[in-house]
Amino acid sequence: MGDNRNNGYDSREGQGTQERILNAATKVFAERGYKDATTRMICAEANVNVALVNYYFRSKAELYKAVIAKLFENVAKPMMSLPDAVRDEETWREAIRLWVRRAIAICAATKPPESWVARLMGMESCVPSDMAQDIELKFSVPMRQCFRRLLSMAIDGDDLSALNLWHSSINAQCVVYALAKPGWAERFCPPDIEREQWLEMVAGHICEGVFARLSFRCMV
Amino acid sequence: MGDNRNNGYDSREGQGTQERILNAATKVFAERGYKDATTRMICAEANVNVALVNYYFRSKAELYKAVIAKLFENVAKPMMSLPDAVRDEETWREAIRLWVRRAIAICAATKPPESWVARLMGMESCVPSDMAQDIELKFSVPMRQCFRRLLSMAIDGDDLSALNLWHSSINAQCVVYALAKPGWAERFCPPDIEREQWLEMVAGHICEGVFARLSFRCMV
DNA sequence: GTCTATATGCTGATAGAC
DNA sequence: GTCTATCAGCATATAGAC
Repeated sequence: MGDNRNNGYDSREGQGTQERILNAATKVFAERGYKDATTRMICAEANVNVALVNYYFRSKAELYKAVIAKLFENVAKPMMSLPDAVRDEETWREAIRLWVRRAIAICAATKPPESWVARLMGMESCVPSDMAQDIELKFSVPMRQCFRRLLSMAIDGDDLSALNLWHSSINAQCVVYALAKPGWAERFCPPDIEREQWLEMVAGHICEGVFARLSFRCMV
Repeated sequence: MGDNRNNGYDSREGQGTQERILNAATKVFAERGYKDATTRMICAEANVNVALVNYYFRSKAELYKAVIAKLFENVAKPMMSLPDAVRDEETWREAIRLWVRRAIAICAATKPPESWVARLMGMESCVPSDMAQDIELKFSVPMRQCFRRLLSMAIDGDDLSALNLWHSSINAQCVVYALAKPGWAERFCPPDIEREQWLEMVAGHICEGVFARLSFRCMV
């Protein structure tokens, strides 16, 4: 441990065959999308015979589901507890800041495995595979509910319109980095500013827009 | 004329064979994406023999380019003249409002041909085809430059960071409707509000955020 | 111009030897 | 568990009859 692995997503060395296929599949699916990725590419990446995908996983579709399940497990969870830390205006603002920063960090990630999460999420949103509903239920819905809870602390829960307008607005400004492949960040980051710093400025700009018009009401 | 055609995009009746193929291709490419659309689907939609695609257009790729060229020509142009009408704070705000409203109307369109434009633009952004650069140059770049001009009237052109932050923020909130296929609008539109009205509220929310922090400086 | 028939290549999946 | 060989299906594209 401690070497330059992809957080346990190495697809070449060590590990059992099944795990090597899973890791290779994660990489290839994220790079090419479910439909465009082929079992042959995955097996080449894993250095494994083509017949073994169907031996270890029932089919290409099952392999894809396994990839999603493993990948999303460890990436999104740290965000889920953010609303619990809120007590007052100051801690609410901090939670919003952390959420936006983390969402952008994932969606605009350039290194695995976060970049794979972003890419898979983006492609499932734009060009859904047959497994889109699975993913929606396991990953997207819980994340949205969690963020809505955070917003509800500043917006009357009965005002569904205001809640949804803010939810949509903030969400859009974050996930657009995962949706637009050639790099939304690269398109707008000024040449004299480094990428990480730019993303920090974007998060700041989003939060300023929120804090200018919303403030903590009560915990929910 | 005057009947329920798709603004001249009928792929079944009248017209020459070449035009019928082009119109059918527009529909099928927009619904399935470049890669997933097949010449067989297009020919079935156009009621035409499979060999005729390669007779009239050199290849599937050339057909796609022809589709893009025709489609984007009439949809985006009305927006390009908006900055010319600006004279003062009031007209600048009106231009911003019109731009945002029109951008959302196109990106969140449910009826052809606007919905096809949105879908093709969204897919080219998220899962670019080999022709993405063509489209970028012919359509995206001019649109972005035009909107930047509008923003420059309220932000010092030397403050590239502020310009880009606002550009990215507003753009993201509009194009997300074209990028997220299952319907960003459907996800956030409250059940007691009709879709068109909701999109109007979204545009209003975006503009409020802008006008709260930006105002007209000078024409450029 | 329009058709049928076909060439060529890639896909996911599997049967059966080892 | 791992391999080779192969199947059936669909893709784009084209040759050649009419």
